[in-house]
Amino acid sequence: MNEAGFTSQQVMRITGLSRRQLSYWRKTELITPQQHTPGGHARYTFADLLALKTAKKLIDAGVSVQRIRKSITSLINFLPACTAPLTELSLVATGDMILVLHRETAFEALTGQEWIYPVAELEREAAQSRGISEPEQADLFMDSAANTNSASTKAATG
Amino acid sequence: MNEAGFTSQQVMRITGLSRRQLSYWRKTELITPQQHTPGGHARYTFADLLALKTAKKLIDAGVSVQRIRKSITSLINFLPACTAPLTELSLVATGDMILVLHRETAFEALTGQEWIYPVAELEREAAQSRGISEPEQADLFMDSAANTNSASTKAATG
DNA sequence: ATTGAACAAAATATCTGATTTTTGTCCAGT
DNA sequence: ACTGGACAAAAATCAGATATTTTGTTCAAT
Repeated sequence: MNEAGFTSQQVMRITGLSRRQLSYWRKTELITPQQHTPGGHARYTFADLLALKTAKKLIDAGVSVQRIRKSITSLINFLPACTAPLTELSLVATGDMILVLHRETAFEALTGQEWIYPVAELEREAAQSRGISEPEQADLFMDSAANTNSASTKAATG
Repeated sequence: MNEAGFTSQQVMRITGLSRRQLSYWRKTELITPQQHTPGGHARYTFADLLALKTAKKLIDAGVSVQRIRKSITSLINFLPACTAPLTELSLVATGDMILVLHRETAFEALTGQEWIYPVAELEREAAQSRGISEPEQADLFMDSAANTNSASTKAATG
């Protein structure tokens, strides 16, 4: 039976990764099998499979192996409670980037920079402002802008 | 009154953009005022304000003006029904990229490449596979992998 | 008062060649 | 049958030089 885990051969078939890739990733410690046979042969666990399959999907999305490595490192930094980002996190990826969906927010795996939702806000603002006179509409946008207040705006426009 | 729209001065205060930026964007046709006074002075509409404010937010998120330009161009390509991406779409941005949330999917503004949600699927697969024997677990991952079937897998492992 | 033009500084992007990483293939050892 | 090692091809990254874009500032014109 498979109590000792999956062999490289099985992992190859299951994930679509090559023997060379598994070998290299083992050597460079990207994803290493958690168990081994007495003879020293690799035995991958189910958790290993999840990580490998995730890595494969990221690669298929155009993410380089180097980027995956760096992302894992920085994610373990950003989220100390997370020791296995590839199996624990919700990731979204395209060639240039890996995005992490974490609670209600999103952030970039490498830099940790948060992503913003500008238009979502704008749509709310716009909806609120329908049918309001323009000086008052303008007030709705005054959040991040300069140090002018409603009065001065009205004075300037009236 | 403001029936002719917002003046550049007002737009500056409201959006936090500089006169130079508005001027340059007008000249290079990034965002142009939809109206003008008889004397040739710019009068921005409320829709212009929305676009300008969105552009400002993207810039604050670290997106370069060039990237905004290219994104607008390609989005109009990808979504022919969309003529004003900055006011019509839900965008998510960080320095390197603009992501478009469109219906249930997400794609990158510049390339149109779709983003994948690998771990989300994996979590479902993993949840389904709890308590199932390993050869059968392995079958759950056979979607994108090679041309082996359940029988051969079982034969190889049993 | 507000605009446009001109010049220069700052910020971005592009290109190219060198370096590193990753993978395939073949061969030998267990 | 499976593994590791060696070599070369392919892919990705990096560093530096160049070009391009964007912005601030100043000044003249309406």
